[in-house]
Amino acid sequence: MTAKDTPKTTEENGRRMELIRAAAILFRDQGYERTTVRDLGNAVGLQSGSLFYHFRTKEEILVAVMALGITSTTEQLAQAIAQAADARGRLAALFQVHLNSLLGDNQAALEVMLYEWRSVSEAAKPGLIVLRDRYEAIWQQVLDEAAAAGLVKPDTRLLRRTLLGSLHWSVQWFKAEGELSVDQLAQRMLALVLIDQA
Amino acid sequence: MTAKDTPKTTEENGRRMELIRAAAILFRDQGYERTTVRDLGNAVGLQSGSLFYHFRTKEEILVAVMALGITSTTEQLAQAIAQAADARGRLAALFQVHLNSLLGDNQAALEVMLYEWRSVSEAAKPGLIVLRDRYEAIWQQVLDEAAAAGLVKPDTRLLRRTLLGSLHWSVQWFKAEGELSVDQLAQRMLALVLIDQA
DNA sequence: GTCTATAGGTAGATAGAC
DNA sequence: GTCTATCTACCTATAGAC
Repeated sequence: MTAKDTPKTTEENGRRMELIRAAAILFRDQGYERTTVRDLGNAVGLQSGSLFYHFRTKEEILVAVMALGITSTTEQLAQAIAQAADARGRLAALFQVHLNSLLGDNQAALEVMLYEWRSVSEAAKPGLIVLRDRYEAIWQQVLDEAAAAGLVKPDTRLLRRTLLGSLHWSVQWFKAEGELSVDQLAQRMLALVLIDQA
Repeated sequence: MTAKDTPKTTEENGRRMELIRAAAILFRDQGYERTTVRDLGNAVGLQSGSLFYHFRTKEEILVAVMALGITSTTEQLAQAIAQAADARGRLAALFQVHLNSLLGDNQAALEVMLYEWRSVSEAAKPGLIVLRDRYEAIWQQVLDEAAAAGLVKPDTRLLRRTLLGSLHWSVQWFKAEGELSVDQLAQRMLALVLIDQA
């Protein structure tokens, strides 16, 4: 047991966080099942056996990656929304934050959350679902407000689902070297969903 | 070697096709890596060793599943489009066919194509990409026509990508037992993308 | 905390009988 | 075509030294 008992997603344990970040990249690139504990050890300069001092199982690493991905995105979104001036600005923040989290240089973790769900044991799912629901609740709130302001169509529950699908899928085709920046992509995706004003 | 040399996606080899269909369901439910050749054998009443009479490797089965998913969806789409009366009808067919293929009782194969891409070897990817591009080319054509008719916004390349993402994501939340049928969902998704006529 | 060594299990694929 | 038997390889996780 180290200094503290609460292994939050924050700093405190540098080694642990280093491992989570390395795992995020490996899981995204190779998939969870194809990534061995030896791969994970190599990535941080440890022998495979040493990993099990920090995590009880390989799956615990996966869950930690996912939790990091969704919570850090949620935090960024909450912050961006708090700073936005109006409904339109809050709507734009949905796209801007989500895409930067997904496509930016910081996060492979969110992508793992999207594509490795099947590898999560039933026991670990509820905890992650709570985090995901919290994130989607923010989306719902902002979309409802935008619909009330006449910015988007009123079918906001389906809208939320289709938009999240659109954004998630962007990892499959977006190229960082392409002509479009992440922020530009966010703007154009926003434009597609806005109701044209007469 | 059996009767014919051309192992097309069509009938001809009943056993082979039976295996592909069973594999599609297992790969979708458990993931490709977690599905063992013993699982596959069980599903069709064969010992694991016997599979390798029909397929050289496990990956060959994965590729066959994906090829079936995308080609059969493409065929259905082409047919629906040929029968549609106008641009609006062809636009509706995109949603209707894709969702039925993805969520209907016939196909787990298309879902495997979407979620197991990382497990495909580099050698096998080009052949599948050709099939995927053929499908997306039809989409592009129909969307361009719809944009010209003023039905949807003119940013059709991005529109194609966002719509496909929206549709793909539906497998994550759509429940067959829910209040919404697949065809109703297709209609409401179409409504979200249509430009409101004054 | 990290190492070495390895237990214990299962994976994909092959060989040869039938 | 399918079976049985099995090879070889590699996996996650543990034990005990340092």
